[in-house]
Amino acid sequence: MESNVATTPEVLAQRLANSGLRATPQREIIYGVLLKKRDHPTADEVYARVRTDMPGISLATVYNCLETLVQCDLVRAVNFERGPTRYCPNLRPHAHFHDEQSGSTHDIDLPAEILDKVRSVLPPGYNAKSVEITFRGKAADEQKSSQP
Amino acid sequence: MESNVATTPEVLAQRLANSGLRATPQREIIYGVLLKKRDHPTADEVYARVRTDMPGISLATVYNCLETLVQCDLVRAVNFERGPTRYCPNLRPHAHFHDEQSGSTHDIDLPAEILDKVRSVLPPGYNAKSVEITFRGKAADEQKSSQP
DNA sequence: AGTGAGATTTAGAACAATTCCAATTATTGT
DNA sequence: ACAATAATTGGAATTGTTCTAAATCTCACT
Repeated sequence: MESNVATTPEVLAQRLANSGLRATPQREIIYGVLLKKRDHPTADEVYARVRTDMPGISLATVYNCLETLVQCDLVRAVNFERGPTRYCPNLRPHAHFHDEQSGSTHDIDLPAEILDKVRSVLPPGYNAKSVEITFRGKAADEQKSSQP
Repeated sequence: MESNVATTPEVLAQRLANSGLRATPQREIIYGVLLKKRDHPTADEVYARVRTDMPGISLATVYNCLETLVQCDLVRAVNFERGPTRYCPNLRPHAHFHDEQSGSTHDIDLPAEILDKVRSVLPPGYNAKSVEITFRGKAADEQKSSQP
């Protein structure tokens, strides 16, 4: 019953096919990159990572493929104010905590119970397809990276 | 005790002064525009509205003033995915409902109780300065505008 | 294996929103 | 009145993304 996550190229291919799309090396590598390091990279960052494996890929393709993965519901696009869009392969309902110090983003799982509570603030007639919750602040005890 | 909303130029001036800033005609008019029609206009839209009163104003100034008002906590900047930033003079805690059909945005008041519940999903160590909640979907019974 | 329709990728141009810059123009305190 | 500081301005520059048209690939069918 855990058909929500495509952890293998085969499952990815299946998911794409469901939407009438093809599995291509570019799409596979990009999806792989997102799964490998789940730090909510931007398109540019994905581009940089993908290029180590596939030096000839173009930035336009990275944008195209990311968009495709979002369309197939394999990836979520996340925006923080005016910054570049970030991409996230975590499909479970979750909020984002944006650490202003480090700029990093953490997934916070959202129990269905809380989601229901939040939806309950909507007056009748408001039909929400999606809810997005973003925290902004400081996460204590960040594993300090070695950059001075 | 309702010192949170500057409904008059004087109160605006006071709020600006608190941050060591001056009240200027541009700032007053822009803030007035936001109060007058609370439909979450973009900078461009604010620019257009302000120009009817002050034709010589520059777009750069509109951006500057909006940023200033945000800094003084008189206005909230709101972002929906990649769209232009929108501005909102409603300072009470509220979520936004973004109607995908009409593109319009509605404020949804957030009871403190709900906000607390939402904050409660944060693991210890996560210190959120702000929480943003955005709904996306279809609001029934939208007063249909006359565009065909 | 060959062919054609359609999907995909690509490089680069174009675009939208915003910020930056350096030069004026106001405003304030002395 | 005058210097110091703040604010505004037009235009150039930047950023992130989308568009475009051409090249390439893939698949189904012969």
